[in-house]
Amino acid sequence: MVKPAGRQKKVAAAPDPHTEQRILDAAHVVFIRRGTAGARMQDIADEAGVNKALLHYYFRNKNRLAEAVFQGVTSRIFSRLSETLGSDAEIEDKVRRIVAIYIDQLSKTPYVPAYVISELNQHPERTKQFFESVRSPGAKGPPPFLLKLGEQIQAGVRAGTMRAIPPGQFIANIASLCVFPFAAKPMLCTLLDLDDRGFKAFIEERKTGLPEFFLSGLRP
Amino acid sequence: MVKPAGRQKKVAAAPDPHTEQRILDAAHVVFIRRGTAGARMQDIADEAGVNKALLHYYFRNKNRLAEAVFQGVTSRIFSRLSETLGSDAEIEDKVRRIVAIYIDQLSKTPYVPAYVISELNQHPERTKQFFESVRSPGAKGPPPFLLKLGEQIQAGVRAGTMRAIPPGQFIANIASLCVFPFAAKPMLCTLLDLDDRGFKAFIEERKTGLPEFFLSGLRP
DNA sequence: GTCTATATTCAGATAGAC
DNA sequence: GTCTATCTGAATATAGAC
Repeated sequence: MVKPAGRQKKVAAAPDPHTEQRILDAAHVVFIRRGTAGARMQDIADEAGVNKALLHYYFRNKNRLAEAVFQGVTSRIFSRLSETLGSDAEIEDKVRRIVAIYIDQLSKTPYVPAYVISELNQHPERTKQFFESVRSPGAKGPPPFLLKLGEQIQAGVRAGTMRAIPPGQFIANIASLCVFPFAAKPMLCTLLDLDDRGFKAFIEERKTGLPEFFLSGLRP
Repeated sequence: MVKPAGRQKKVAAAPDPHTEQRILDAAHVVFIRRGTAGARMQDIADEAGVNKALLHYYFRNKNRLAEAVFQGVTSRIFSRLSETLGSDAEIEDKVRRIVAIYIDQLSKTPYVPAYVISELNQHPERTKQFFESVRSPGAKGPPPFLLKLGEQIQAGVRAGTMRAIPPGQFIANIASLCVFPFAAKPMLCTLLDLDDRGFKAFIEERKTGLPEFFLSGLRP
C-alpha cells in the first residue's frame, strides 16, 4: 500500500479512490445480479470487504450508488457502438463489426442486458441519463449515425444491392438479434435444452451465422 | 352482487373467486410495473381496492402471489406459440403467423417482456416453473416443435429455397426480432427519438417489414 | 478514512373484532 | 370474508469513537 509521503499517520486522509472504486465494483456486481430494488447495501459492503457505513460515506445513499453504477454500465456499452455505426465503412463491414463487438462484449458481461432493460423500465427517469451517454448533451432530433446509415441504405437501394429499410428498423433488428439472446438466456436455455456450455456454443455459432442471416435479409 | 341463496348473512362465506381475481389482477399490474422486489403489498391492496391483510388471506405471502402472477403471464404467452411452430403449415406461413401473434399480443401488454426477462434473471428457480408452462411436465430433450422445424428447414435446403440454419438459431432470431423492441422500448425511443405515438407507428411499420426481412434472411 | 453501535423507517406478516 | 390495529424483522441511514 503506497501512501503519500510527508503525512502524519493520524491525520484524516483524502477520499481514497482505490476504496471508492472497490465499492463501485462491488455495487456493480450486486446490482446487476439482484437488480437495484433487490440489492442490499450489506451485500455490497461484504462484496467490497468494507463496512456498510463506508458506502454512505462515499455515495451518501443507495440511490446515488445505483445511479453511479448504471451510468458506468451504459456508457461502456454505447461508446464504441455509435462510432462504428456512424463511420464511413461499407454497410456490410459495419454489420460484421457491430455483431463482433456486441457478441464479444456481451459474452464477457452476459447479465448486463437484463439489468439495463429492467432498470430502464422501472426507472423511466433514468432514460435521460441514458440519453446523455448515447448522444452529446442537449442534442435534438435523430442522432447523426442514423442519418449516415439512411444515406448508405438509399445508395444501396439505388445500386440495386439492397431492399429499402428504414434506418430505425435496421438498428432495431441488429440490436435485437445481438442483445436479446443474452437478455433471455434463461428462457432460451430452457426452450432449447442448453446448459452453460451449450449456450456458449450456441453464441459461438451465432458469431458467424448472424452476419450471414442479417446481410441476406437486407438483399432485394 | 349475487349471493348464494339460503345463507344466513352472518355465516362466513367461502373464498370469493371474484375478490381473488381482483387481487390477482392488481398484483399483475403492480408486479409488472415495479418488478417483484420493487412492488409493495400496500400498492397492490390499493390497486385492488381491498385491505392489505386480505392479500395474505388469499395468497399467504408475497412470494406466492408473485409466483401466481408469473405463472399466469408466462402460460398466456406461450400457449399459442408452440402450437403454431409445431403445426404442419409451410415455414413462410409460420413466420407470418408468429410475427402477427407476437406483435399483436405484445402491443397490448408491452411491459411483459421486460418483466419476464428480469424475473427469470433474478429468480433462476422460476425457470423450472417456466419450463412446465412451455412443455409437457417431465419431458426430456429438445421439444417436439424444434424437431418439426428442423425437418422443414432441411426440406427447404434440399429444394434449394432456403439456406441451412439450425432450428435453435431460427427460433432465437424470430423471438429476438419480435420481443426485443418491446423489452427495450425506453432505449429505442431515446435512440430513435420517438414518443409513444412514434413507437406505435414504428411497431406498425414492423408488422409488415419484419416478415419480409426475416424471410429474405432465410433465402440462399 | 474506517469502524461499532444505534436510530429510524418501512414493509411483510399476524391477531382478533366484526 | 373483510377490516383495524399491531407486531416483528429487515434494511437504510446516522452518530460518534478510533
